[in-house]
Amino acid sequence: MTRPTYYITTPIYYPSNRLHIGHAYTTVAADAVARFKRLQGCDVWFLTGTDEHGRKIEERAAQEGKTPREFVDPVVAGIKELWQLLHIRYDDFIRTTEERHVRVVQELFTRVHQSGDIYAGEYEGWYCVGCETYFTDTQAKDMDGHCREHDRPLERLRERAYFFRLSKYAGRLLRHIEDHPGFIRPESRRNEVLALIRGGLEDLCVSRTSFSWGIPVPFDPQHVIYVWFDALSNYLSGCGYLQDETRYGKYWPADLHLTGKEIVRFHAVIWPAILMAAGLALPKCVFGHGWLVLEGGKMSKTLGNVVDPVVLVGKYGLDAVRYFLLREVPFGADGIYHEEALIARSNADLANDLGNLVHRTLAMIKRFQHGIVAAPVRPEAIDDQFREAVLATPAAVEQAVDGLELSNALGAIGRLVSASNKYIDTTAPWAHFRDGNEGRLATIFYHLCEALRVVAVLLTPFLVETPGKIWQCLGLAGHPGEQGWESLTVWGFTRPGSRVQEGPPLFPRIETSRPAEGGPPPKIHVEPATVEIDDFRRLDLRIGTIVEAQAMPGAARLLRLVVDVGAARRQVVAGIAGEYEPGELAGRQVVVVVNLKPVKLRGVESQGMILTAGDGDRLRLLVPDGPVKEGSPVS
RNA sequence: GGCGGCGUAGCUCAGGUGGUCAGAGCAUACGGUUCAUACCCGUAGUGUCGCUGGUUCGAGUCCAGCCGCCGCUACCA
Repeated sequence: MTRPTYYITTPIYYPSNRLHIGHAYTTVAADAVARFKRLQGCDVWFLTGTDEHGRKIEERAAQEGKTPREFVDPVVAGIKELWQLLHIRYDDFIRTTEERHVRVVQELFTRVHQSGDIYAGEYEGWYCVGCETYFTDTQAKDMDGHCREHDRPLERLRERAYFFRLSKYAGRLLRHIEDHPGFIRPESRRNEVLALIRGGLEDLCVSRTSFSWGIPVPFDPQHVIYVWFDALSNYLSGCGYLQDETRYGKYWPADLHLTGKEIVRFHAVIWPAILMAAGLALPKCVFGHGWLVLEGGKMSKTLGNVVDPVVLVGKYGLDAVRYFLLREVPFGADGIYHEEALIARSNADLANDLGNLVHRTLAMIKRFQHGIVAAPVRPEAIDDQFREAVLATPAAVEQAVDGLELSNALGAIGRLVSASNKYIDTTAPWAHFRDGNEGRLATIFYHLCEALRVVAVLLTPFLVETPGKIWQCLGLAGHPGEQGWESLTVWGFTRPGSRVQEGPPLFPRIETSRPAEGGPPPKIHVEPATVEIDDFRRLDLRIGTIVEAQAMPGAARLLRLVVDVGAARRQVVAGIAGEYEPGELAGRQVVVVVNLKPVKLRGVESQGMILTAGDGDRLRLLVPDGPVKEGSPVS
């Protein structure tokens, strides 16, 4: 009999920065699902990895005077360490720079090219050599065919590039999504994708010549294969495609691509279209989960309010963090992260309910029964009821996990924990101890041990340390993760006569020393993103004097300013119309970023940026404290 | 500005297709218990279900408008 297989993936992460709690969220969730499927006896392949090519890596490496490879290796090592810290049990870790992956990408690209769905096209537009960018016809017209920044005429350039016939697959894609309601989940994401496709798909440019850190197009090595083919196909190379046909045959198509909601469209539109073009089977499900949002704003690398999972684990312990991630937010929806909530969850669910349940049970067995679990005798109605609650729990958890409602899965386990606490209260073992009713005591504690046994096994996909501890406390042999699903469906695994072992509390309460009521919430511990002084020096900030200010027709928030910055006059479009009248601005000095790449705003070129400070309500110009000569540098 | 979503107890949120849908957990108060990590068990709540109209015998649940948030996007460079 062959076991069912289950192939689950996370996105591959871009190693240009350290990973934050958001990445951990996706990966911990995938790990939990993978562990659950293993518990159910599935033959699981859990893949994660890193997406290492592209311009950004190339630039970051250059900044540090390294080759891309030299830059990326230590970052990837750090990512692997993080997964180790979080006990992520992946089966394979794919790096897009690996030979096995390069081969797959080139083969896939060639194959789709040969079938005619990749064609050499031309990207044509007005090009400025200085900017290294193309401008559209209308942009070029607005600029009078001349780049102000570099003071040179735009050139009509054509560049060869390869395009993927994405448009051709719109119909098939639509049909597939309609015929397979579970293909994109949750449903809100599915609807978004449907709307996107119905809005029309354009062919996709799948090669670049503007950077070289990537996989060369095999039949045209001047070109580098762009991220779509490069990154998404890791799901194939990571399960043996073109290298281990047995493994590939076993696991592909993937059962679940777990992704953040922001990249669902790539996984649900581009990726399936590529697979169709290559004649390969489509994954069964793409699930886009929501985000963990920081209280008061989005987690953002540039804001530096990134929560470092390493710090959290050090402070609260791995299981508390994993529990919080999986329990706090309904998977699929966005959730707000704050450390207070983590503490509250840990104290209420883990310390008070679960930890205390284990502790009080063991203490009583030790005190009332010399630490020995005795054989039950004549269960009463209350015991039967409790037994049924215990045996019903695995199915509830299974149903939740199958629907990827991980929070509900933990909720179901939590309900069993509560039921156990209540069972203790209603059966009142201490009373039977006083009465010397040993049969009753034996029955009650046997039932409790069975409940804890089931809880321990059911927790193994979610928590990594606690289940083993409970197991040990119960005096059971082996590890709960090895018990198999069948062990959950039968009553009576606990052997009468086994000796329990009392240990320290599973989850000590986290004491918060915050003022009684209405105090400020504890500070979120964030690791500020630091920059080098050189990063700052890359900005050319100058003092300028506004010589002209005009409202812009049709643009409520924008003003067109002409600013004297010493060497020249700059036209700057600034979003301050709601705060300042054009008339009050002439003659005022401001701080201007003069080496900012020019950009068209509402058809008008902006050649810099005026610095302002805003608290959300008001926006004020940053001005020098006294007159300064135009063009003076700001440092 | 456009598109999408949301606004339900102090907090976080559940509430297919309109009629026990006014709920859960946490927090709070009170009671119980004493095996236990000041824990557990029970009870009690409070809510104009954002506002205003409308459809209906009847609307958190449908429609319109408004207000306020959020996301994406656009004119935040």
